[in-house]
Amino acid sequence: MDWSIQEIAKLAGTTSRALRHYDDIGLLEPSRIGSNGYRYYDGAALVRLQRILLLRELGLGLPAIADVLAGETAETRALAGHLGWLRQEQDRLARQIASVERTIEALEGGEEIMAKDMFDGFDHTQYREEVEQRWGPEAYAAGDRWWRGMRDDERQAWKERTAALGRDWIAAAESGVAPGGAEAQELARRHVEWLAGVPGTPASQAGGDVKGYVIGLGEMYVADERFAANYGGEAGAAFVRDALRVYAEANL
Amino acid sequence: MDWSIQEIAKLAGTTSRALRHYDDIGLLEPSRIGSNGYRYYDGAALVRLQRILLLRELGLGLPAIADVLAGETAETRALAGHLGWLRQEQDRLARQIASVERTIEALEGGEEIMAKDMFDGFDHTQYREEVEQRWGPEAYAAGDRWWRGMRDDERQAWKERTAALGRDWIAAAESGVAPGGAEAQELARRHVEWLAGVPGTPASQAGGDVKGYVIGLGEMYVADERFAANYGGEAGAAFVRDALRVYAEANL
DNA sequence: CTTGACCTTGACGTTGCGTCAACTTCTACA
DNA sequence: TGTAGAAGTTGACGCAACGTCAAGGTCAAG
Repeated sequence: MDWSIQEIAKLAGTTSRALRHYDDIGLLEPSRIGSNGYRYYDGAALVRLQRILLLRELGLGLPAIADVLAGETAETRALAGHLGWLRQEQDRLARQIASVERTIEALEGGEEIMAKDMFDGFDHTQYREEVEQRWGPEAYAAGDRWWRGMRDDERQAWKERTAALGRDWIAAAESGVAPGGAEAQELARRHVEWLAGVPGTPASQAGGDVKGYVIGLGEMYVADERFAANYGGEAGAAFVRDALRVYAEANL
Repeated sequence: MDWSIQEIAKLAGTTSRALRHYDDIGLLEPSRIGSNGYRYYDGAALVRLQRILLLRELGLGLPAIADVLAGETAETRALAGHLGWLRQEQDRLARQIASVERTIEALEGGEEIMAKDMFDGFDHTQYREEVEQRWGPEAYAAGDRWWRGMRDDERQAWKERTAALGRDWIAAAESGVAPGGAEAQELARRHVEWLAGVPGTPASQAGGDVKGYVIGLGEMYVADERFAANYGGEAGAAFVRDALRVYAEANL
């Protein structure tokens, strides 16, 4: 007693296309193939198909399902491993949701998220590539968790400290002092100190190329107008860049 | 002042490949293309790129991002819509996690999940295609939520009721009474009544083709040995099928 | 002039099928 | 028995967002 492809598809709650796919990848072959080329399935195939569909509904990939059905992997271990992945995904989603909510809130509050807010708390996404490349993905992830994991008041304090630093830079730049002068160099020191508070930056870790990082950062401030805006525009950013370079060359 | 593709990629924290992709799909074109074919980007492009990356990090798809940047869609609305999707995903994941956990638990408890447990509480996945086709996806989703949303004691009660029905069927089949006889017909009535307790089945809704459903169900019991096992094997299942058919023809 | 770094345009791979397209086979009815 | 319509077959493209070669031009430095 066997069924046609459509029949077994309905019995099991899937489609004939999926069954052909399973045949193609060798996950489930028909029990019999007619001389006309038609696929026919028997009870054993139905049972196997239902196990496949059950595991798939739990979110397992087809290769993983193949392993389980081949007996190469115990069901519990496959599922346990899968569970870890699911939990990670859930975590990621939760953080993403929080992030979107914060963004919407900010937008509704009239904040210019694309310019100012991106700088609030230091835009770590900015350096993701660089950070991951130099210190591994964990470093970036750590920084990300750090910022997202802060309480509102902590974030507020951080923002104020950041803003104060920005104000002082602008004042210095406008006062006409030299980037290499004592006042600017003190600001540069504070800037690096401030950077040290950001996990994921070399300044916060031992053994990193802090010097190159700080110099590159200065260039960024000039190159990116959104960053530049925090230092009073391009001229101010150039001042910061120069001061940081002098400081880095001399002290890092 | 502009940057090469690698430079801007590093500045913004992405890859040159992604930038070429964005160019290909028209999301972000270089501000200038050299006579050698090289792509060059200026400050405006950098800002646009960073907005793209920000939105992408929030999980938006590239087409959606294109809409936002084209001003065709307000940011808040795009994000709000996206938020809904994220929450749905989170929900789905949560249910899947619970499901996987239950399955692992069952496996560790030594239960033969693939045979017996699938029948516990009626395997609604079995009829997903059919259910969705006839009553829409909501019906299936409702049934799914129903089972997953039950408390343990509720599930237990349901299992016992199900088991009792199975025992009675087996006893009747073995006693040698006729499928069309009063005893078997009373069991059939109970069976349909029991079915009515399962959301998503036609028996639980008004206006469905209950008759065809019940008859088809009987066939299923015979065809699928796992179902058959609940009725004492193939012979028992055949008895159930015959009794259900007679009952359905006469009363539904 | 050579070497190496960087650029270009294809084009395939990824995940699990949905969805035509073009054609053959089976089933049922006049 | 001719034929329509349902169902079967094998390709092959599409999707999301790039990663990853491959093969070959361009540029800056020694």
